[in-house]
Amino acid sequence: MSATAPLSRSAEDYLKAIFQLTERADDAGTTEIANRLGIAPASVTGMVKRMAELGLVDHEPYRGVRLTAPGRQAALAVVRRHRIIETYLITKLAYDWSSVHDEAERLEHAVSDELIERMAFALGFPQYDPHGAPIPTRDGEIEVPVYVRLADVDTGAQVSLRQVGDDDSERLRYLKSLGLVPPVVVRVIDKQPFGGPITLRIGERDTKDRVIGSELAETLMVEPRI
Amino acid sequence: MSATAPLSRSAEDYLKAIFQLTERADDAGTTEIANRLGIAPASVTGMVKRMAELGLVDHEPYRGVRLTAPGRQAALAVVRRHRIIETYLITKLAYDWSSVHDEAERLEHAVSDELIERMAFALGFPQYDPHGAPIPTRDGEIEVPVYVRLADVDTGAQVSLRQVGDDDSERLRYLKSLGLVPPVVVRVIDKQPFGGPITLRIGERDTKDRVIGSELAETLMVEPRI
DNA sequence: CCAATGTTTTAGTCGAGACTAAATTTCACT
DNA sequence: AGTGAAATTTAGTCTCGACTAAAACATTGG
Repeated sequence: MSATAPLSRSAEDYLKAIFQLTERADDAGTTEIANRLGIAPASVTGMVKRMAELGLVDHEPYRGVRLTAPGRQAALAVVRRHRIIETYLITKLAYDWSSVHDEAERLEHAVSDELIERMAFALGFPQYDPHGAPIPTRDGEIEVPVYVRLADVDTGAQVSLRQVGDDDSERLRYLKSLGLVPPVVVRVIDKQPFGGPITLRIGERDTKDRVIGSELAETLMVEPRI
Repeated sequence: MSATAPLSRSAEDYLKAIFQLTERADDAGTTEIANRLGIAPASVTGMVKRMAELGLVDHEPYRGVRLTAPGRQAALAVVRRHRIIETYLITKLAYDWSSVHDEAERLEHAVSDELIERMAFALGFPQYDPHGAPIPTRDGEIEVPVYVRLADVDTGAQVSLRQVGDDDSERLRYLKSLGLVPPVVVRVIDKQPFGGPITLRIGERDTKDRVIGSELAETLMVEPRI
């Protein structure tokens, strides 16, 4: 039942999107999925139906979509491929971390398991990709570390930047220009209330403190320094 | 006119097939193309029509198909991608030369030009892939060396093996087991007439001469030793 | 408890790219 | 020149995965 026909590229994209949407929420709405994939909501309903036939998702009409166990496994395989590829391109082929996403997005549907394992081997079986995202293991385990948003850290605290989103190359370029690359250690120097900007210091003798908006700070996941 | 929409995977496969079929013959028949791609001849007619619309091929109904200049350029780009990928997988990821073909076949449609150039750079811009096939340059030049078939070499001659087909992994495994890997130098010890077997000696003190069938010898391209 | 609003599904369509069966063209040979 | 075989094209169908427009459902406010 599980050694089944290979999934289409589209189905893999759906799986990944649903996986990511249900990481926080309970289930994913069709419109959410549609937005993430850049297609019309009505198209999602049709595909979700086919995928429910295949036992990859549970679909409660009008209520939401969630992954079944096999669906989750398949999704994790795609996520693994994506993150191994990103790591490989950055460390072995000198890609910039702001530009790998699109390349990985295409390659993740074309590579074999063998190639992924060879890349993983060449990298020493990394557990995190360069954006700090955890890489699922070959047999579908993923360890989700508990981080906090930089926006929620108290003034004065020292934290280590652990994870940033990989999908917005503009933002990644900006972060890099500020030196905000995992696992950099920063201290929160100042925090203005009501969604105001946050002032950061990298190291202790940072000549020019960094000021970032709270919207950005909500997407930066950090770990408190003991 | 030339900075056109990206081609579909299928169209790229057609281009490559037509390119390879017209390397020797003048034009390619629809049945030939169909056989190479594993599809029905009738399906080829339809696709060829669409590609003629796009200016990629010339199609003389009932007579044959050949590439236009833009079609040839696009085909060479696909061939370049394929051969760079094969070379990369073998030299950087320890793939066996008998098993890379399928992987490259899928990847060639998914990689960006940037990735190909990064791979080529990492490899030192190779001119030949590990099967001895010439790699087209970035701007679509391909240098086709003149080799002769091992089957056509006179008894006693010493030749260097230059190129073998990359698409039959069984045959590649067999060739490797015989030590027949480019650019190995062999001497033709004996040649039976009427398509009989050919006896080869590798080096001068080969303890056990190799005997191969003439069908295989027709696919091995060699260069006479001066 | 009902109306407004937003979300989701249904219904019908489309293009790409494959298929089969039948019709057409070419070619080689008598 | 005519005929038969092989190659090719036409005609019609299918599936996948998208689309739009319209109908159905869910939810929230009054």
